[in-house]
Amino acid sequence: MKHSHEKEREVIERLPRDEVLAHLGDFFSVIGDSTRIKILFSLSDSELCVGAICEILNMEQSAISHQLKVLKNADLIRCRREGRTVIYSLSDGHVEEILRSAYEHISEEATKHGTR
Amino acid sequence: MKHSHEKEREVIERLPRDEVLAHLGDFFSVIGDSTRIKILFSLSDSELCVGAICEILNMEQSAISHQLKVLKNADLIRCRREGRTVIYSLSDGHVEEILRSAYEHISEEATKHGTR
DNA sequence: ATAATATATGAATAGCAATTCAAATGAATG
DNA sequence: CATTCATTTGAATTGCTATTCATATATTAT
Repeated sequence: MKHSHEKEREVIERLPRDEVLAHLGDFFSVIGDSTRIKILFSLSDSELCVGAICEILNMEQSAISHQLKVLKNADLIRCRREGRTVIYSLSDGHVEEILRSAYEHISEEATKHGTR
Repeated sequence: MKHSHEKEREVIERLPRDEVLAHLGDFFSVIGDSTRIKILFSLSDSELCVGAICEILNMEQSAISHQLKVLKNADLIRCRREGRTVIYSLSDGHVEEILRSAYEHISEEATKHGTR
């Protein structure tokens, strides 16, 4: 008798709106890149200018600049100009919180599987 | 006088190990896809067989199966076979927690920017 | 105004990843 | 055991995205 589709309909109804899910996907894909993750962790330590970030990540300035733009468009970081340098910082504590939360998740997984 | 590189060195030292950062990036990129997000949210409601997920997302079975594999490889979901159907469920509460946390983040951003 | 420093931008390339298509596997059923 | 149902798999395709290269903009100093 195949199945009733009732359960499916209920699940669909409880699902967040497509727009929200898309936003969520965007958000995670922005932080789902090792370069950007490094930038975020670096900034969680202290605000930094572009040049400093390049040194820390050991990457070309252009690449960093492009990724900073992605992070900025996602409102995860902000910047202010100071003379000819531009200083970036995290835009709020929420991002850090999510990073830490996932960081713990990863660590737990690691210890569980002995991947240490 | 350029700058001292001291700050940079300190930041580098405090950074989690590359391996951990890579793991984190992987983790977020896995959930940084709207299809997989939908699957995860659906499963947070109740365990589901593949066919049901296809109906809920209105996508081809093969595509779903491929994505389920990705989620499984990342240990975000697990499955058990029951007759000829395979039933998927979230592997632990941690994932849900991170999803909810980000969900709130997104919601706050939305209200802040009036994007509602 | 010119040069030097710091950052941003646009176009091109190259690598990856999501979906589709076709076929394979696994389990139940006549 | 042949058939049907549920799911998986591999290969091909197509679209996306990170990085590079070259160039542009902005700020300060000479």
